[in-house]
Amino acid sequence: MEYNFRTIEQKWQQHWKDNETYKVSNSSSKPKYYVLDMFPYPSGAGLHVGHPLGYIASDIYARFKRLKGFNVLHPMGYDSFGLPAEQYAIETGQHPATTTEKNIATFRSQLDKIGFCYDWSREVRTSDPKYYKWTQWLFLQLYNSYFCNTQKKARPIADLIHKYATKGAMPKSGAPIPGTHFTADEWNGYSTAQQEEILAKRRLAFSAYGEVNWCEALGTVLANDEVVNGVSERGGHPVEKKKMRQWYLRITAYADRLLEGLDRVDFSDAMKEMQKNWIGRSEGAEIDFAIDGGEAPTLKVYTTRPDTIFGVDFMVIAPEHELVAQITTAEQKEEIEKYLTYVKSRSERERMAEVKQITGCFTGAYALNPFDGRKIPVWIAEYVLAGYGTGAIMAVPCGDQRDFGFAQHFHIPITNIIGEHYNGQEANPTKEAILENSGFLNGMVMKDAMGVAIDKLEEMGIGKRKVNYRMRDAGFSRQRYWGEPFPIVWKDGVAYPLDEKDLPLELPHVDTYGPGPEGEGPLANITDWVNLSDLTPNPSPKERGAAAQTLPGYMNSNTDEWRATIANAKAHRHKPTKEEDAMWQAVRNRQIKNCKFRRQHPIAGFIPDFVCLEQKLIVEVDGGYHTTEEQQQFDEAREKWLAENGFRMIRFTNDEILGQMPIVLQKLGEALSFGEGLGEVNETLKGEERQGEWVPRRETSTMPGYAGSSWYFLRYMDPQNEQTFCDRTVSDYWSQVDLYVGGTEHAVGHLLYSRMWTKVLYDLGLIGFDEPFKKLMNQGMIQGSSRYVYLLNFNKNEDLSKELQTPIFISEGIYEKNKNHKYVKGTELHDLIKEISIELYDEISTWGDYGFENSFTINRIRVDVNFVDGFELDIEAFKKWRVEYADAKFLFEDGKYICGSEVEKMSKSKYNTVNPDVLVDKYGADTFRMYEMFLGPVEMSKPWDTKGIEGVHRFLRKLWRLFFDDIKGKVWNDEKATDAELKVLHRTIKKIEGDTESFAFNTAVSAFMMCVNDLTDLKCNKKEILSPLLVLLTPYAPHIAEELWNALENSGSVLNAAYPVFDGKYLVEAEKEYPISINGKMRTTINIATDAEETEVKEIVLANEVVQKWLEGNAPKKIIFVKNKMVNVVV
RNA sequence: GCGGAUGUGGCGAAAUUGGCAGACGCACCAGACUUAGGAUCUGGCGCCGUGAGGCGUGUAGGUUCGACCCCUAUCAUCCGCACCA
Repeated sequence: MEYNFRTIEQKWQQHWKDNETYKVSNSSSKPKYYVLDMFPYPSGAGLHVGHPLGYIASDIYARFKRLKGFNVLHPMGYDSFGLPAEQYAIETGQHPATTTEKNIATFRSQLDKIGFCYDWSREVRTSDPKYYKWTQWLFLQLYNSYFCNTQKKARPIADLIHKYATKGAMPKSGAPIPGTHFTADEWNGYSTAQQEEILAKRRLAFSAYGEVNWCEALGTVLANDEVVNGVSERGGHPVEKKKMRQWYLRITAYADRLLEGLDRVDFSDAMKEMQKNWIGRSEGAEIDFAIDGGEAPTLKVYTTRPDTIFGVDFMVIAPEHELVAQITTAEQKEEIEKYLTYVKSRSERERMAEVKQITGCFTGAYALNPFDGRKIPVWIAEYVLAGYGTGAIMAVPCGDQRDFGFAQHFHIPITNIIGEHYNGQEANPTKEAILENSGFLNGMVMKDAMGVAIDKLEEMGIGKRKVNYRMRDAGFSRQRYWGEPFPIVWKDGVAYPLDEKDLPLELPHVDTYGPGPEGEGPLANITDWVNLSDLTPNPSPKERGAAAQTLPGYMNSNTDEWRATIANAKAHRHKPTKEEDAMWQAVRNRQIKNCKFRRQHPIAGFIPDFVCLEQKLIVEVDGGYHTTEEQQQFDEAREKWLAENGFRMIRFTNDEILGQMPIVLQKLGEALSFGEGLGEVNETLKGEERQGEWVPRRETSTMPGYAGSSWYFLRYMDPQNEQTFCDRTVSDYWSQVDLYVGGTEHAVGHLLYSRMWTKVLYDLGLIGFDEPFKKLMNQGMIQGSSRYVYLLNFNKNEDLSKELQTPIFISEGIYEKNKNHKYVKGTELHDLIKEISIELYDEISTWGDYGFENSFTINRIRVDVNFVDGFELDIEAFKKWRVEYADAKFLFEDGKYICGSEVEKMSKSKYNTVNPDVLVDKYGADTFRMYEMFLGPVEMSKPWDTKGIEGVHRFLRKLWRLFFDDIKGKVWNDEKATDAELKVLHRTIKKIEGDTESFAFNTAVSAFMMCVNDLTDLKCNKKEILSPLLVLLTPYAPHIAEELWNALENSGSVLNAAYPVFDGKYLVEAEKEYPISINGKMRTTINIATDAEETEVKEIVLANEVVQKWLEGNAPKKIIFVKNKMVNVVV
């Protein structure tokens, strides 16, 4: 009877399915254990051998815990919303829902083959309305909550509103700041829009107008962690900064708690470190420096080193800093403007690529050192970021390398405050130096001086302690289709949440996936869905355009003329400037009835930046395009024509747009027939006064990929609940995820977001724990091991006759020996060619070794690893794969074609992926599972190598033969086990249990092999030994274990068997083979009774002839005896 | 530059508290069985050396009776962050 893994595995997989063996109950007398895998994004490429590594590890652990008597929750699902499906839809026209469904089916069948113990009745899909109903609901919880700075936790926004309405928001001391502080009466007098504007500053999910990472190619904004080196993480498209209205999660409010929580979870140091770096907490001080000359306000800087204040030689502020214009002196104005132009011209990517370049410009202004009155020049420079701290720094060149470089570059004198610690060659950021040249801080050690300096600054009222974070609030909206729609309706410029009973807000079906107008997502194209039907619909474009219908050169002109005009105008459209974008952002969302702004809409061949046809109002933003005389004449002609035809024009400068948007909106509003401003601050509107003028509109962006994954571990607990996202009693039972397994790539994205959501839910009392994952295990990446063939190219190829142009591939060894040669003649290669073509050899022999560069080159071509056995190429398979090489000739070494190799990321495009299905078909799931574990420690990255899988397969067959012989059939028996056999068993129990518990699955597999080898040697086929061994094996190789368990006539499933209990008595030995070292070097071993005492052992050791030989008749200097370990004789 | 991790045979790796370095497996070599072998079994397998023996865990030191393991310095590779004041 042979080990027929195909039949066995199929049989048991079906059996487990039919019997719902892996179904888990939410109530049990057993202790609970929650093992979770990071759920996959179902990509079209399917699984490769790298994906299941973590799943196998967690599956083993889940099964192990089950055998050890736990009620184990081990679910699986799909993170099925996301960009790739949508990109694919754009390319192929297939609906994301369709491709996602298909991909999930592929994943599922691949997963099923490996024999995982998931409870599939709990499957979740983030793109399922039944699931995202609760994602939307949770978003509303975030929207309806704020972070209370006193209690350091989330609370309902209603509490805050109540406080504002009854007590207002007044400062504890000092004068109230307009815009920040208000009384209850003032609050109650505010319009909804005004109140909302204030509340948006506190909500945990809020919308704001700010700088975002805009990716033109993807047509969406991205979160900071989705941007890598200035390009998008997915696809590698350029990313630029853009001002847009976006939704955000206030994750910064949780910065400290996210840091603190790391102390209470079992994550790797690397993982914790990554999160800490991302949060980037730093402690320091904000210091106000007066500007020399008086009028200007103070310059606020942030520093972590207030102790170095006497070493400040200059100030640097960000080019975007609001004070730049104000403090720049007349004589420096030109220089500064030149520099600002330069800065603006540089893309994010250029800045990143040229970090080392030192640039900057002096403003002409001086700040004053508050302690010694020293005049400090104020510079602007790119290296100071507007978004961090106060956007201004005090530069201490003797202590900071960047400041040092800057000072050197611009020849700014450097003050030394740290004596000999500063060598004049480079900065020294020490905190240990004793301060000099530092006024009242002289003689103090720097780290002690920090506190003293801050105290003094606080006392003087010009500084205070301040903690800063590098982390920003997380962008939460995407201009995409395939994501959760926001349960939000915009009305009168105010975001209104949907009622809970209206959830889920389902994603409407679309047929095209192109972006909506002007940076909006595809949803904006579905007007039926976007504009709410029970309210006045927006006029159609035709109606809106009616006002312009009678214009000469417009729609009433004859068709051909109109078309030509339009074509000409369209051809001259320009890429909008940053300012125009900002303007557009400001007007486009104002769905003002009978007043819609169009952008670069042609009118009689002119292209105004913006036009409202209904009101015949043109808005021009000065982009600086009209510089030539010709253009100016054109402008004049245009204005004349427009004026004659009843158009009015209003112009804004770029500076107005960027710096004074409220004023712009005010002016714009006045220019419209309403005669009022469009709003007060930014784009917040006087909603109530405008009531009826605005069309309610759904939010058209969708939530990002991490929305659904931030809470999925909770839904698994209670997946079918239609009343709530997860019943509190259920989440109290399952509580935290005990073991979370996944890759490191989610270190700062998903893991931070889900930790934050968990904390919010905890604060709101919806769950009972505030860290989602108790222990995190990161599986290593399985890299691909790519294979190459070497194609020989003769530069004189065209001179060769056709039949001599056959492609020639040379084996790796030949390549290595010849790759550095330029000329074939005289090389080993030359001689080898004789073997495959005497004609070619003769031809080459006629070539001189002069007259042309390089008579040959060698191309490396990737070859599919599946055609390579180790390093040896399967020539026939290769020829079939690349038909253009069907006639190719091969130069062998030792009769084989050996490929070159390189370790790199596993990916389809590199032809180095290995599909688990192939291996499962060939060796079976059990072999595959054990081999993946046997490769090495799970958390380590390693290249995949299929070769070794044979060894594991042989092991399973050898195990099988302990039960059944190919010829004799059944060989297992009911005989009584011997001590030696019991010793093997219990040694194995101990090892397997310990290794499994500590995730050392690779050594556990070794232990199984040793055990089977030993039992084979002992000719042990006894059920007494084999039965417990099968239980040990179940987590690793569940199919064969179940089959043999049943073959042994055991009752029930091995999955429900009791885990064997280790008994140390079987391992007790009377004698031990002691290693005997001479001077620490092992020379021999001696069998000595384990209970022998030191004196006795010493006697035995000294009597040993090997020891005698090494002693050469001398007495030993010393004898070290460690009981049950070793003996060391020092000579 | 900062932070984290890893360096051990031809290869993947093991060594649980400082105590026999290389378990287990791959590859390879020799042999047995066989019509055959990409099946199975037996033996060998760190390097140098015929041998005794010497050397050996990235490199250089140190602590120790004894170091892959602890300490110091240094090099290399991988991962993460990167003008964060």
